[in-house]
Amino acid sequence: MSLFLSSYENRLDTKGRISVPASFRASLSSEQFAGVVLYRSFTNNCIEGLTMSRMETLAAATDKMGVFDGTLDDLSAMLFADARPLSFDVTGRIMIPADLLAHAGITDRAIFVGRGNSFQIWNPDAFHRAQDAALSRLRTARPDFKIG
Amino acid sequence: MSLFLSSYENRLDTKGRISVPASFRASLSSEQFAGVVLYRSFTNNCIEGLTMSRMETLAAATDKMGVFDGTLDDLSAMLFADARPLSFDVTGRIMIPADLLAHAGITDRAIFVGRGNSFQIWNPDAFHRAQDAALSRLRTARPDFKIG
DNA sequence: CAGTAAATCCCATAAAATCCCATAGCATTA
DNA sequence: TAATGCTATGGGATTTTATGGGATTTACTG
Repeated sequence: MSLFLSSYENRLDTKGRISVPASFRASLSSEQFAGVVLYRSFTNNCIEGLTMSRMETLAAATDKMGVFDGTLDDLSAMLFADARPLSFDVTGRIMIPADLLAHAGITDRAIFVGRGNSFQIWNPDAFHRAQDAALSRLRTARPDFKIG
Repeated sequence: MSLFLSSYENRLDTKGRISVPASFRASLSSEQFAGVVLYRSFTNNCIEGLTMSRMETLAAATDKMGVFDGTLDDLSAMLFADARPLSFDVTGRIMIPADLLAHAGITDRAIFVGRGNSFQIWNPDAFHRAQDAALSRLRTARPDFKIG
């Protein structure tokens, strides 16, 4: 699977549909399931997005863990119960369920944010605030951090 | 992958396209993805350039870390969200997105600067100023630079 | 079952990105 | 010197993309 990179701000139309960025769809082109899996982020006011095959990888990973691990149990319970498979229409749009939109505070615009092997969907303003905060945390924690 | 070396100043045409130096393209010829990944430098007013395979290495590294690792979260948030995969056209040009150009103060000309395993894209004048400044810092500091 | 709301299919369109071809300059070679 | 090939650049033509909206189908509700 190719990576989810960059950020794309798109609009929700009057019917609540929104285009998944073409480059994200390209990252999904080899998938069996023509669509994405969304769930509410545990850590942010945003929506997490995965491919179906990655969802299956996660299921396999939780199987490997202990049956009596309480935290993990909570985690996978949340994840699988909350996950929504959404298939694309002909033009590559999805309809994001209302409770996910509410969780992320999205009304008329949303930004799709690449995260490598996954992606997120944010209210654009909230995302930019979170990015700014992340940058200052990084500068404080590791003033000389380098990539690669 | 062979190294990115030397500097090349090229023009942006009216459509915003610019040729990636042929020698840089040669350094990328063994890559799966025929193009580059650009993002805004965290430390300078310039654009950083990487290969896609380097991005994939980073994505694999983030997978190995815990889901709730804060610092890593910030770092990958910054990088994956900002990274733009740009593929070459037939003649080896790319279109640099407007926000990256703005970050680097590039309008009609840009200089591609080799950095070994990566490269940078600068406004030519800004680059030459930064080079001069770097040179005088080196003359003052005389850092102890060892090979191997 | 009927009536209503919601979802999906289908087509249209403007802007943007990409493809394709052409050319000028330079360097190398016969 | 003429021929060749590659590089950077220019611009017209085509395709893709995001978005809008009417029409049809599906799902829910009382």
